[in-house]
Amino acid sequence: MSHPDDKSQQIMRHSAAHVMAQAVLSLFPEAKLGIGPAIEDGFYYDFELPRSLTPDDLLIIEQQMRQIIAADVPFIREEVDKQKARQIFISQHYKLELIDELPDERVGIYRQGSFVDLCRGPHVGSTAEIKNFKLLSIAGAYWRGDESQPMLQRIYGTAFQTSEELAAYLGRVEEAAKRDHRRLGKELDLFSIHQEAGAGLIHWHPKGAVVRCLIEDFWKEEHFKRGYDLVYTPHIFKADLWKASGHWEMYRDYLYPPMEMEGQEYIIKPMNCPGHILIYKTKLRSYRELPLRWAELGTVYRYERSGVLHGLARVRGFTQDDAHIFCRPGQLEDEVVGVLEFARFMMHTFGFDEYEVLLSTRPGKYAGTIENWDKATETLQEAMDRLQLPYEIDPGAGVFYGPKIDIKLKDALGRAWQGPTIQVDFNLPQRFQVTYVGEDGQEHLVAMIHRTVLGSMERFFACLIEHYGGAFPVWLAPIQVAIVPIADRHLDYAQKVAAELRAQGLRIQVDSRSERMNLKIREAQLQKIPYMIVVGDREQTTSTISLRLRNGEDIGTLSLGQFGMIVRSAIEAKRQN
RNA sequence: GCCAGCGUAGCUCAGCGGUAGAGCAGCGGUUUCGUAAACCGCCGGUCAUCGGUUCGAGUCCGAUCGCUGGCUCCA
Repeated sequence: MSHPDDKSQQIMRHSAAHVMAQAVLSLFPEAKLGIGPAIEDGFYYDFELPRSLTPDDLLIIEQQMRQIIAADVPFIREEVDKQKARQIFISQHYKLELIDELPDERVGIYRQGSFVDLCRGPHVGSTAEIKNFKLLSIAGAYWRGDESQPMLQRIYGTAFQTSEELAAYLGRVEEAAKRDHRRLGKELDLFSIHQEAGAGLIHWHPKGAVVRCLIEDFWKEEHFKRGYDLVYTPHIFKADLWKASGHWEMYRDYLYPPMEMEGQEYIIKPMNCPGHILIYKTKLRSYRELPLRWAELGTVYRYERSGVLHGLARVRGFTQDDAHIFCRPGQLEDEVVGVLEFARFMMHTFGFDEYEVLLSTRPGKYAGTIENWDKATETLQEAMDRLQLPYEIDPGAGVFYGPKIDIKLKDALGRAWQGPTIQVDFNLPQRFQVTYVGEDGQEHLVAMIHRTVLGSMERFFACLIEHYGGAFPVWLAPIQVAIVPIADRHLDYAQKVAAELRAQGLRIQVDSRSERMNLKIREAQLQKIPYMIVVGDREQTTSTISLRLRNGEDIGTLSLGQFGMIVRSAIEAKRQN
């Protein structure tokens, strides 16, 4: 979202970063400065410091910043030649590195008081223009984002034009934390992760499992509609197969180590594709039977580095909603269009109306020929153009075996996670000689697509939980109806109502505890159950129910028939209420 | 993997060198109640694990496991 204020806000945040650097330098004169840009929600600055910062340091730095701001120091721009710049930043080796790489002989510097920084600008006129800021967190960050470089200390902060905006932002962050899938996973009893079992390994509780099952059933149905077949492949393959596929060499860091059985090494699968290829190769394939679209909810295991694990969103064992399409090169574009439409349909069905589409192009290390890469990249672009799908290009971010299109979903805190992905593969057809017999009677290599339309069940569930804040639409809600008898004498009637609704295929919970109705409603509400049915003397004598929605709305008295219609229409339309 | 912070009852958290605490949940009672928390009582912890310092360690130090925020990575 572009705002007329965005530009000035960015400038102000960048200036705040400079003020922060000045404050840090006054507290640590020996500090070495990295870079300090404005970012989407604020700003940061990287420092090399004699000791680690603590949260208390942030308060002291903030205080120092307030003094600089109160002093109303003007920002002054100067242009100097590189020689002069090198003198100014003689004790700042990171800055010297930056100066060396600047293209022009003259470089911009900005001063405020005694502080000077290498900077293109622009900046606000004076430090006094920075009013509503807050330092947020400390983090480690490699110099230039390179693992082989020293790690600097990064301070994140944010700044806004008005105190209201700052308060609103901090409030939003707090609200977002309430939608965090890790928190809701516990509160709604959806899943758990256990130290005893291992990091990044998910245990789906009954309520989470129901949601997953519903997603999977829907997923299968939609695949059959679109001409896919289902396949199942094993969880472990011989190590030799992974050597043949190239994974052993390229992805060894992600593979769980081999286990030995009867003198053979086996590896738990990190991907499903080799299995599908083996099925393909069980007979000679004619061009007439292509495309073949084979889907599998395939559970894979990848040894992710410990620091990257994150709830359900980044795990070590997960189920991909995988499929491989084997087609003739000329069919590639239509197939890609088909997958894109499918993915778009899935996103829309699950309520994701905002997502990013990224086209990743050829990386430094790649398989296949440049011509093939260019052609496939073009095909992907044409497919997106045909659907008028706006996308951005992520240069060099393709996987080694081919270009890809990624669709990214955002979590509650605005972090983007890769969901659906469509990848063209030049490597495996070659390595495994995956061919078909063409019209000309000759063997040709197939064009192969790897794709998911959700991503993985785990990550998709994470995004789904956060997207709905745990209040799943009726068709997905683990419990659709909570029945609340007012007193124990209404239990029989409550059970009768429950039985009738269960017979209609609804997921019902009768709260039969000898508790007050208010408590039962509160808990059903906190569990985000879409419908609460209250039954007491009135309902019992008139054979009706009283309906309350999870948004607090009291619908009043209804017959069971009327209620059934409301629920069915919500389920069919996949609505919230 | 790297930097930093953190691991105390099922959950949320207090205690930070001197005999382990609260609320909620759970269990046992009492209450039978009209749209977001009735009341009383009880149970519950080798303070993540292992090792060290100390007369004495949730409390200090080290290692390991795990979590959190970043960085890097993400077929």
